[in-house]
Amino acid sequence: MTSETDPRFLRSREAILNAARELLLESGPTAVTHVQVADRAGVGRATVYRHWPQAEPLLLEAMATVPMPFLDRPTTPTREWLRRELTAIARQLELDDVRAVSTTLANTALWDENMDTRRAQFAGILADRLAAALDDAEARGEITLTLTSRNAAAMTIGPMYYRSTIEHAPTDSALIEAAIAALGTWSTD
Amino acid sequence: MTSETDPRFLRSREAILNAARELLLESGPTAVTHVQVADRAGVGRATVYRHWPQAEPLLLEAMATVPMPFLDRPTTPTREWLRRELTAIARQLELDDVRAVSTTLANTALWDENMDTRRAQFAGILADRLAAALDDAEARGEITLTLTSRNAAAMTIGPMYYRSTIEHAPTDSALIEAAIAALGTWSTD
DNA sequence: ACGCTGCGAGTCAAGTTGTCTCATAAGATT
DNA sequence: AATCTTATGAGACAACTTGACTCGCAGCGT
Repeated sequence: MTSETDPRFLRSREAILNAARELLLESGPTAVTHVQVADRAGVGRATVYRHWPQAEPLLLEAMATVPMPFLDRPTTPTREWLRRELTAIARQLELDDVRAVSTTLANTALWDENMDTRRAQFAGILADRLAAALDDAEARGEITLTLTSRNAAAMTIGPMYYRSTIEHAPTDSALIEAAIAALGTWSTD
Repeated sequence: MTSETDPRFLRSREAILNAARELLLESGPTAVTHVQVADRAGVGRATVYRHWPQAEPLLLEAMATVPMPFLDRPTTPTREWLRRELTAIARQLELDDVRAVSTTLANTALWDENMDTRRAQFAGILADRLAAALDDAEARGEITLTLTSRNAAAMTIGPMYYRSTIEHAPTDSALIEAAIAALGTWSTD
């Protein structure tokens, strides 16, 4: 029986990850220490060290357990799809855990290489998917882009992200509509 | 002689603040501890405790020593002013220390009340100034706003902030132009 | 029932934290 | 120049934290 299938091992692992995530959400990344995680998880301190000798990879994995907003596979009309997806992201950004994970990512990525890799991955997925969807939409004649499609993620998600993390207020639909309109000229106005 | 005018007191204070700021920029907010600050400042550990018994208010003051991007008093034509100001902010957001301070602010504000107050202040100033400038511009007939002026900060600074902190790339002028255009219909197109 | 292995509890040295004391010297006051 | 004031550095100190290790136990697959 290898470690990875031992139910005791998996049970501890889950308890530790849950405790780490809860601590992150309640008290921030600095609260994710071996002692606090062990207490919260109802697990021996040595067990936490056995699973994650370093606290930082644990934080990274705990953050990965929080469902982050992504863009679903595009459907047509693209404008409706975009409106739906951006609204979903706006709603997600109002959740404490999503805010906690994204600001922790943006912050710690400045000094931690692994966090930076995760940040780049996250940013890349959003930018890629949106760019691809918009390029397709343009090819289909749904929109004439004013911006290069690589600017689309910043233009649409940026305002909502700023609203959520800096202004700490919900995004209204007018902001979403303005962002969508800013991408280019939609054919079916 | 009161403490606040004693040159020895002021010298220590400055050395401590500088050391704290350097540590924040080089290694993140968790590096701002009494010991590390004392070492870096060339000051006794007890002195740091005397000036700031808690590490967090020290971090807060150290962050305040970093010049953050703000909007200058508006001039006409408003569109030119806005272009100039947003370009300046975009350039500021490429500086490591501005990124460090803003992401640290956004992150720690979620769990620290003093940080949250500072965040709200910062967000408020930007939103207020921009809203006032745009309301004036609309009154003068320079623009017909599509968005409420309270959405303007998120719409313009948001994309640059996202570009800088999540995508970790410089803002190009096309993004700034698109954001400006998204605010409404400018009369002198 | 047996053997394996992850676990909790506990021990330990090394390091950290926050507090306090004291001699010193920088700076104000005359 | 002499004197008083007070911030400082060095260091002592107890309480606590960190990371590594040991060992008996019990959950689990065979």
